[in-house]
Amino acid sequence: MTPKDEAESGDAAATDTALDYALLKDTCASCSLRELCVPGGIPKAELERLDALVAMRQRVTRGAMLYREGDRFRSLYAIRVGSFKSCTTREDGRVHVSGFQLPGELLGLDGVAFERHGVDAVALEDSEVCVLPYPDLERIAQNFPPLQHQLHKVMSREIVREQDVMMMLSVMRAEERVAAFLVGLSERYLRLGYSGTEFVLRMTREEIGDYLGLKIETVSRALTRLSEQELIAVRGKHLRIDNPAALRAVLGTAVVRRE
Amino acid sequence: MTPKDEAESGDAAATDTALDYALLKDTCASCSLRELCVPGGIPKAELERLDALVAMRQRVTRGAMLYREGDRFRSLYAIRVGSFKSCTTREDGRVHVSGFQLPGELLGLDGVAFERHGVDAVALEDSEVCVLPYPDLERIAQNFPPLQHQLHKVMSREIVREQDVMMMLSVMRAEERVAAFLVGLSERYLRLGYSGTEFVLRMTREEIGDYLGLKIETVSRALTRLSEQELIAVRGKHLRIDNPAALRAVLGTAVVRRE
DNA sequence: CGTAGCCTTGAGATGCATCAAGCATTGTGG
DNA sequence: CCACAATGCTTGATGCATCTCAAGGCTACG
Repeated sequence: MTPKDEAESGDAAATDTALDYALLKDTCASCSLRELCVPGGIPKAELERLDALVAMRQRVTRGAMLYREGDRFRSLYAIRVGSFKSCTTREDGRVHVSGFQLPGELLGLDGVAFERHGVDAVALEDSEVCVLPYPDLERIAQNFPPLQHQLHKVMSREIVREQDVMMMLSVMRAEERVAAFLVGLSERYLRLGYSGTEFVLRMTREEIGDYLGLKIETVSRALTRLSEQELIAVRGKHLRIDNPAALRAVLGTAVVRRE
Repeated sequence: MTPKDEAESGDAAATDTALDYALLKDTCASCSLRELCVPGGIPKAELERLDALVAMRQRVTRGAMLYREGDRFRSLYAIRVGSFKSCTTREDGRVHVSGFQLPGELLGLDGVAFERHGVDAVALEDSEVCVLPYPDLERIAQNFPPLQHQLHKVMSREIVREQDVMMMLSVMRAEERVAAFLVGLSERYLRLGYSGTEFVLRMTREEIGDYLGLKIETVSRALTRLSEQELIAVRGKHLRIDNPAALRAVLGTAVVRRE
């Protein structure tokens, strides 16, 4: 269920942070995530330009931060392996998770606006990202319209995704939110080539709650109720969707547009 | 309090829709909203390129839609005069307002992703927008790095704004949400050169509720409570902020990053 | 002046949060 | 390899914030 880990050799010199740099080079053209990532829709032959950009891989161990809220923005990050949450902590301690990111998805788009990251990016498991220095990306996009266009699409998709989340937070009740969350995850795993009906939740119930605007107990109860209705089966972090159609129907007729 | 309406002559032929096209030409360079809009940060002398793009103005009467969810995406729209809400209606009747837009702000960024608009754009009052045909915009940006960069910033800012809204929906209680909403509006009016402490709400209580994820009665009660605490004074749609610092303090120490 | 839409206020219902306890799973050190 | 601690998860009882339902008042506009 997890055809992860591609060949990896150098561990580079261990830094004293939890971040570990790998300078080895693979090409976007050869990447299995190509179609989902920034290069989506760009002819394979043209990808060398993009490859020139992706100078570096970076590993992030579970629980470590790729960047923090307020950090100077330098790069976007494409997830190769693993998963992340994007979150902010308010001074009163309340936490909000603005999204979970899976392989092929992009981190850091919010940083372009003010040249600072607006959220923390925390690895949910040992992960690896491609580093895309932003000034270089803009420069290359300048001379390469398809990349330009693709970049706009990726940003716009993030806007649409967030609109869907706002709608969810604004109009759905607890059980609907949890169902929407699971349906969304399912679609994304499917797109990645994994099973869409059986997968492992990389995040805790509490993180799900911080994403959905619910308390951990409420998330737990919603999962229990969905199980009782036999729409899903949960055992710890392992989740199986037994009745996809009915699960989707829980959302009312509403959306979960995509992403 | 409303230095609106610039010179306007031709009304063009009235269409049978509520939309009214004005082909008259003003320049971005001469527009008082310049700094807030797409051209922000672009030297005045260079604006001719952008002017070449803005081929058309369009009027939208109060209550009319500039575009609908599902419409084919062709253009972005910069608001010149008036205000809009962006919203979706679920089949079960529940409505979500994803944002309110004021002069100088951009409508339609969500359409880039899938070449369809994801929401309805409804004029809250008689309004006028600049039409920016998207393919042209991309083409010009291609050859004009500052515009390119500015466009990215505008999109990223929208992402950040939506993150702030999600946070609000997810962690704030009713009174905090309403306070955050008012603080946000205040800042935006201020930036437009209007008073930040006294303004007219262009939207109904219900629309505010659909934006904040609250019922109309709850919005009303929150406003009443904020009045009782003498942070604001409300009379119908007219609103005055009497104690900006205290109003901001209602949000906890949290954010309202900007818009 | 009258009507329609919008807003406010009250009373009662409900869904989620909170508080509290116990169980399960994971990881660690003996 | 086992025991135990720590963390995460579930479940129950209770309280509170917001929703729902209902009525009446205000404002704008024809």
